[in-house]
Amino acid sequence: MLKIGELAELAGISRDALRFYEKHGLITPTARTDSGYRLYSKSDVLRISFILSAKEVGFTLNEVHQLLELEVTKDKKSCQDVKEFVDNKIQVVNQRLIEMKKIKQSLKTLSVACCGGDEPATHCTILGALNTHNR
Amino acid sequence: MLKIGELAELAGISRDALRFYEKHGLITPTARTDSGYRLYSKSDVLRISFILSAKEVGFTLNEVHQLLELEVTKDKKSCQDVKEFVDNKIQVVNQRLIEMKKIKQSLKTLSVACCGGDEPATHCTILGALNTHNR
DNA sequence: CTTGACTCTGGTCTATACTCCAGACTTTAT
DNA sequence: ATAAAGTCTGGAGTATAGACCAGAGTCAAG
Repeated sequence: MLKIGELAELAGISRDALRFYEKHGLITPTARTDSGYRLYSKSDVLRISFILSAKEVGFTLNEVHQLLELEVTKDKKSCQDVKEFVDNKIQVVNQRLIEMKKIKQSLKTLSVACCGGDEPATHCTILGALNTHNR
Repeated sequence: MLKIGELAELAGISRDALRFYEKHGLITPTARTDSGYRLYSKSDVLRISFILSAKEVGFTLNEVHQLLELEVTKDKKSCQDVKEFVDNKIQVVNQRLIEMKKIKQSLKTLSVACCGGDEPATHCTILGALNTHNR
């Protein structure tokens, strides 16, 4: 079991952030010491890592919270509910993937092709590069 | 030329957001009417669309601002500067692409495989699904 | 057994990215 | 010609995601 400082270091975030996530219901330490110190288990580590991943790709803590609460039990109702929410998130992710690839391509053009390459200088801004690849 | 309300509608954002972007130096309307109304041109539309894309994939307005200011002239100094900044951004984007694909996979598992599929119910949470594909 | 590092709760403060007025002017439609 | 809709500037307010601080308790080492 890890104390808050140890988990914070492991995850690369601050203790305050961990307490903040807890306050907002994203994670609860598996246990506490008699003196009240938070103790985090292996699965807490996994949970934090998911939270950070989801955050990184643009979900708000609120959305991450909703994702963490999702649970498909075998009845149809739960499945339908989850499907709706999740399919929507997948669309969002797909859209972001597309945007991301476009921007990455533009960045590459800017970094490589424009540096002494034979691209006309008018293309050597991010908008120019973007434009180039949109056509 | 578009008035602010028209561009706002086209871009799917608010007029206030447009004025906010302007205040922070991300965009300046190509012209103003005699009475002071903002007028946006075609290239302003492109610029806004870039701003929104970049925002969507996780850049802050400040970073977007920096991206928009980038310009490779043909001398080596400018190229080196840009290369450094941009290559760093490319790494960030690559990392996000990876995280995004992982999460997308988990979402899909949750939406499809767990809905009446034969996955054990323990996998039918986002963390379970994530776990499944990490192994 | 005390000193330094760590943790607790509760509270205030900050940056980012807007949103929402207010009061005045402009444009458009009838 | 007048009302409704749109725009202007300036300023206040809001949500998100923490950072930072105070005062008190806890733990580990010398």
